[in-house]
Amino acid sequence: MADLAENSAVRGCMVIKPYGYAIWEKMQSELDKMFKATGHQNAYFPLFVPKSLFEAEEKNAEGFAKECAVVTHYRLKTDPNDSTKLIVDPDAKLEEELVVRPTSEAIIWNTYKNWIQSYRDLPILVNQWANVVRWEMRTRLFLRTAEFLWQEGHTAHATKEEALEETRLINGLYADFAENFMAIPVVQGLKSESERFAGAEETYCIEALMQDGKALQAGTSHFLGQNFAKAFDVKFATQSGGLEYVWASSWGVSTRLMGALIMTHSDDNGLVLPPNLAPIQLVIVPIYKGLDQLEAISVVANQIKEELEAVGISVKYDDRDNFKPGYKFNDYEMKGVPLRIAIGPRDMENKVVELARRDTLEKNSVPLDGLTDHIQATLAEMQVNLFNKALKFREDHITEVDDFDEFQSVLTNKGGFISAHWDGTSETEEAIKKQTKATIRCIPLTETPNEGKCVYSGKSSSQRVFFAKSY
RNA sequence: CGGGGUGUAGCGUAGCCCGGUCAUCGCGCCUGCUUUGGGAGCAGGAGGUCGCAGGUUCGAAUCCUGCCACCCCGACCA
Repeated sequence: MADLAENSAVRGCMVIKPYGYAIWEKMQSELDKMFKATGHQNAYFPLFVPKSLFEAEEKNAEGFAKECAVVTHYRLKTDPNDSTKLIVDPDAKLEEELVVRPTSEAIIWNTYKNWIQSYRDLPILVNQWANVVRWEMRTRLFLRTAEFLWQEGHTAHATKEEALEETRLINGLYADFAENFMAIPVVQGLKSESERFAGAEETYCIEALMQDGKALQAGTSHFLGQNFAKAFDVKFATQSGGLEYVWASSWGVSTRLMGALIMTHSDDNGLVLPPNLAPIQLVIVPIYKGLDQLEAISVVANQIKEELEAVGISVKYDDRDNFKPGYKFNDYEMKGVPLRIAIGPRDMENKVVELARRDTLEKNSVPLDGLTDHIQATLAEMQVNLFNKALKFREDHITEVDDFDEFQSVLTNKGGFISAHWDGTSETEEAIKKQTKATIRCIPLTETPNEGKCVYSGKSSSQRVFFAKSY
């Protein structure tokens, strides 16, 4: 973790270090590819949202009001009582306060109003990479910071069906990304009404399970209905000559995914990175006595490096003389580098290298001949292995429960997702939350309807939902 | 905003009750030599407004008052 980010001098905000940011960049670039492949484009909207615009969609405003940073002044001046200090100039008060975006629906829909007149202007499929600010009471690195980086997609459609389809498409895309790129298994589902995004008709989500048994919302995709179109008066002329409100979706994933990555794969030796996300996929550590030996090893090491880089593997050759091999081994393990090659005199003689895997911590002697193929195959295998390992943990931590005492005991003793019947009311949901701190993480899409009795109220229920304690 | 706690070198800390060669130790950093197959050893060295501001005292890291910051537990949340 210390290699990735640290708390900053600013309350609740974090500094993402170069090594951590390199991982974020990999995630960005892959997601960006996926968005573009599904017809989306990037754009950028302002950081500041005039308060009146922010107010326009009531539910959205209400939902975020408690955590908004607000700009009220636009100038500082020297303190007349202390020339070394600056004070906010009371004469520079803004006519209208500016809200630092906690999310951009308001400013974007205010803009879309001008972009949309006809059905021919639709759909609008726009994404932005940005920072947002949510002034949380308590923050935690990567999981809940006052400022965080994310992407937010905001789409406009002519029909409800199309907007819904978009919402589901993106949720599926997020699940695909989490599982196949980050090796994090996720449950796709729908949020209950109380957990739904403020201003949404329906919120789809992907929920991941961390190693401590707590759930983490890893991404959300919202069907916004016509709420924002009505709030910002965005209508379009239909093909048949009518005038209708636009249908909308919005969706996002954030640097919280970095938190998910860390808490899904890490072990006692530090980070474990899936090969797809590792800034360094393989490190080469020379083992030598004297600089002559180092030189001879370096020839081989650099040759290996070149060959691997030629097939797109990122390699670091660490020939620093001021650290011993043991130190380097541990250092790269903590950093989560997937593969490590050690080359010493013995290996040189036998034309082999020692190859160590971060996921299993296995070490093997591998011949130089055919090394590149072997490494490519190993990296691919590790990517799958990490996913399967996390999937097994997740599957082992989904417990079907039909009795509230058992519900409580599973929650305290085992953790994970509890699959239980729920009567569908927010009263029951709230009561369970109060007593157990567990919330409905989602109504899984995969769950087939089956009749049962609510684990809490005993009233009839048509399907199981997933409860868990969450971050 | 409620309840608890902590501020001493880049990081982690001892000292505080009981004021006076007390600014301690470890990691890290710098120099040199020896090392290098799992976090190196020895020798030398640099680095501190003891959170900030007052007060008590001959004398304050230590006692008193005020302030600030951070952490943990709650309420809130991607």
